[in-house]
Amino acid sequence: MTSVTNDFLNCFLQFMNRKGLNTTSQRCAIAAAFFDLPGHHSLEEFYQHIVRQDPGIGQTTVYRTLKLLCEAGFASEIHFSDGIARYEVAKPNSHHDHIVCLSCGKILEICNQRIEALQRELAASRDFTLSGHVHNLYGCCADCRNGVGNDKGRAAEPEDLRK
Amino acid sequence: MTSVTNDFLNCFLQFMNRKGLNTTSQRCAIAAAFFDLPGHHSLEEFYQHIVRQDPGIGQTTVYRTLKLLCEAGFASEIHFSDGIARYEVAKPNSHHDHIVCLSCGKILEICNQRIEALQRELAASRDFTLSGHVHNLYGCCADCRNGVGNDKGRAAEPEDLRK
DNA sequence: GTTATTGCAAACCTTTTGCATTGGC
DNA sequence: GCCAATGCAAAAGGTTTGCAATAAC
Repeated sequence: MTSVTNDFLNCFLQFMNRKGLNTTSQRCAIAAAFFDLPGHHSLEEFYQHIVRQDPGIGQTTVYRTLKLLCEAGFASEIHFSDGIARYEVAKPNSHHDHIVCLSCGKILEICNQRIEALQRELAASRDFTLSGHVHNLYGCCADCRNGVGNDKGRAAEPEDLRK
Repeated sequence: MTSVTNDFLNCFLQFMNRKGLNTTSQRCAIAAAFFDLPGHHSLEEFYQHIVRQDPGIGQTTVYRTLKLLCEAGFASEIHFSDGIARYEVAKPNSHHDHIVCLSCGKILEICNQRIEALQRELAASRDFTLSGHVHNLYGCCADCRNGVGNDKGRAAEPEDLRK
């Protein structure tokens, strides 16, 4: 476990204390795996990963703990175009923008201050108070375009977890 | 039916002819309703709207015709944060960007050439061939902020969209 | 001991498909 | 008449919930 994971985990423990929630071994294992696993994964993917090192755990608990992590502000639920919810670590200054390769499922993070500024402008011009945004670009990465891609078909299988 | 609807409908009839598909009364009724109904609606919403004026129609046919309209390039499937697919008329120069009010569900279209340009730049810098994008801003409209809103309670809970 | 949590199983909801019937051509 | 299209019903697949057993405190 990295020290960053450990820091996040401590914050989550504090959150549970503040809320009067029990700190169970399952919640700790799930949160640790969540913080330790980079990328954007579905409930099923997290469950498959966690159950490998902790076979007694239930999918429902993973589901509920991910929701809890969202509620605590440590996780964000994101939706790409396939309708499956994915979860990622909500870094304080992250902008949750992505480029998704529709051929191999690769997901890259993008961040552009000028776009952020234009978003704020647009929201202001419509008199909206902005609370969030989703910004995903879809296309084909260089590897897939050149036939180097691993044509797995989108939506990662369990093996993809460490991409 | 507006003349624009009629134009779209004719194009769709041509598409069906080209593809050798039968032009059935159901397909025409569904396509007409689709072109005539402004906004972004789910399968269920279209079905409810269409079945009102044509009670014999089946949800499956609405589903399949919407897919057909997508295939023909007349419709686009869009995903907001609640995981339900919505369909909208794919106008040739539309950019499919939206501002969504999380309180009343109001959806406004937005379009910004500078953001489009920045998207192309970003994709190029990652060596991606861009085929599409999703860009939605979430927040609270002026009406809802001032308590005038009609609190329909559409879509996502706050934690879905945390930024 | 009391109350929260777990995890199985089942419900739920949207999307998709199988198949016998209907209808366009 | 032939084959595509329809629509019922049910499957599929992800998400959510009820509840008895279990574990935290």
